[in-house]
Amino acid sequence: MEIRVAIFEDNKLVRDALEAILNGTAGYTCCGVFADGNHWENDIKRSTPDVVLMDIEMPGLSGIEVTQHINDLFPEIKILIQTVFNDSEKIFQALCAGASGYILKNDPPNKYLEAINEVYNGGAPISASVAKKVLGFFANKNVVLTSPGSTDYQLSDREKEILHLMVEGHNYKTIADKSFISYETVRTHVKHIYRKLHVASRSEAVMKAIQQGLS
Amino acid sequence: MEIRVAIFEDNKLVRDALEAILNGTAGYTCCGVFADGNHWENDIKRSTPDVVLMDIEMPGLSGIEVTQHINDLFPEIKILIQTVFNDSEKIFQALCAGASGYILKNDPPNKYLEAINEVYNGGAPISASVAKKVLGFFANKNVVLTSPGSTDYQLSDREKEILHLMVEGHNYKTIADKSFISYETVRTHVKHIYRKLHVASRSEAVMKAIQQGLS
DNA sequence: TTCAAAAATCACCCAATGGGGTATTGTATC
DNA sequence: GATACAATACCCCATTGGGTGATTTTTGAA
Repeated sequence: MEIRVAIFEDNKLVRDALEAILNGTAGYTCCGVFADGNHWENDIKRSTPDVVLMDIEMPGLSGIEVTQHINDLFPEIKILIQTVFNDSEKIFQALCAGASGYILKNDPPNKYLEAINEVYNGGAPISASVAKKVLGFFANKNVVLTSPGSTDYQLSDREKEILHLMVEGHNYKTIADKSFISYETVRTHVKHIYRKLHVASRSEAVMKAIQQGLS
Repeated sequence: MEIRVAIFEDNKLVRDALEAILNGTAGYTCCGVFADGNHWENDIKRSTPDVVLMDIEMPGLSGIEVTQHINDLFPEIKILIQTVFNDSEKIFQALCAGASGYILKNDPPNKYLEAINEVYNGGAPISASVAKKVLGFFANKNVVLTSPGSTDYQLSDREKEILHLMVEGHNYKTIADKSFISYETVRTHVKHIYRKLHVASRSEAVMKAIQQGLS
C-alpha cells in the first residue's frame, strides 16, 4: 500500500520538488498538488489523501485555517504542517488547529518522508525547534489540565443554551427574557451548570465553557 | 569536553546500566547516581552535572518535584525526563515542571545518548508518544497565551497581601480579621485590585494571580 | 404500560459579592 | 504648600451564589 499525499504549498519550486520526491519514492504517491487553500474541500474530496502536507503561509486561506477545516470535515486525514516560522504565535495557532505533526521547511527530503510515514502510522513527528517552543510553553506554567475524554459534563440542551448566553455576557434577567423563562428558572439552571462543571462562579464557568468548546 | 550526567533512578538495575553506558562512551561522564530525590540539593551541588537524567517515579520526592526544584535553583542544568508512563497527567505535570526533554524508558541506549547530547546543546528531544500527547493537548483547544513581560500591575504591598488572602480562598470578613482592617476597607482594596488587573470577579483575579505569580 | 428518574419550570430566603460614590488621614514628591 | 497616592472607612444598591422545596413534562427502563 502506498501512502497518498496531497501537497498545499504556494511556492512552485518547493511544490514541484516535493511532488517529484514523493512520486520518485516507493511507498509514496502524490495524489494532488495545490497552490492555495481556496478550493480545499474539492481538492481533498478528489485527491483522497491519507496525509496532507500543509504550508502555513499561503495566499487566501492560510494553512492554519485549512488545517482546521480539514480536521473538522475529514478527521481521519493526517496533516503534517511544514513551517519556516520562528513565530511562536503561528506555531501555537497551528498546534491548536489540530495538525498531526510539524516539520521544518529546511529539513532534508528523507526527514520529510520519515515524518509522512510517522504521521501515517499514528505518530506525531515534531521538529526540534517546534519541540523547544512547545516545552517552553509549558515550562513553569500552571497549564490548566483538561484530561481528555472527561470533557463531557452531561449538560442538558437547555443548560448548554443558558451557558451559551452566559458566555455572551448576559445577566440573569436578559437570559430569562431571551429564553422565555423566569428569572428564578435561569438561576436554577445556572446552579445545576455550576455543579456539573464543578465551578462556583460565572467567570469560571465561562472560562471552562470557552476552553472546552461547550458554548 | 565531556558531558557530565547525573542520574536519578530508583531501580538499581536501570541505574547501574545507565551509569555503565555513560562511563563507557566517549564524550559522557556519569558524575553521580542517586536512588531518590531526598537529598537532591546536596547531590546536585557535589556532582555538578550538565544534564540530569530524571526518573518520574521515585520513592519520597517525585521526579517531578525534584525537577521543579532543580529548575528553580539551578536553571542552567538541563533535565531529561525518562518515563514509562502513559499517564497524561504525569506527563503534563512534568512538562510544567520545566524539563528540557522527554525520553521513554524503553528507548535504546543510543537514543539516550542522542537525547542527552541534544538537550546539552540546547535542543528539546521528545519521544514520539510524548509528542503525540502534547499535540493532542493543543488540538482544537483555544489555549490562552499569556504574553510574558506585561506582568507588572503596580499592585501596592497591601493590595498584594489582600490578593494573596483571596487566592487562599478567604472571604471578605476573614480577610478583614486577618489584616486587622474593616470589612469595607477590604472591599475597597479588592475594587482597586480588580481595576489594576482588569478583571471583574474574584475567580478571574485569583486565576490571573496564580498564572502570573502575583500571589 | 406503568413507574421512576431526570429535566425543566418556578418561588422564596439569605449571605456574599461587585460597582458606584464619598471622605479622612498620612506620606511622599514636586 | 500643592498634588498625588495609599490606606482606611462608610453608604447604597444590583447581581450573584447557595439552599430548600415544589410542580409539570419528558424520558427510559422494568
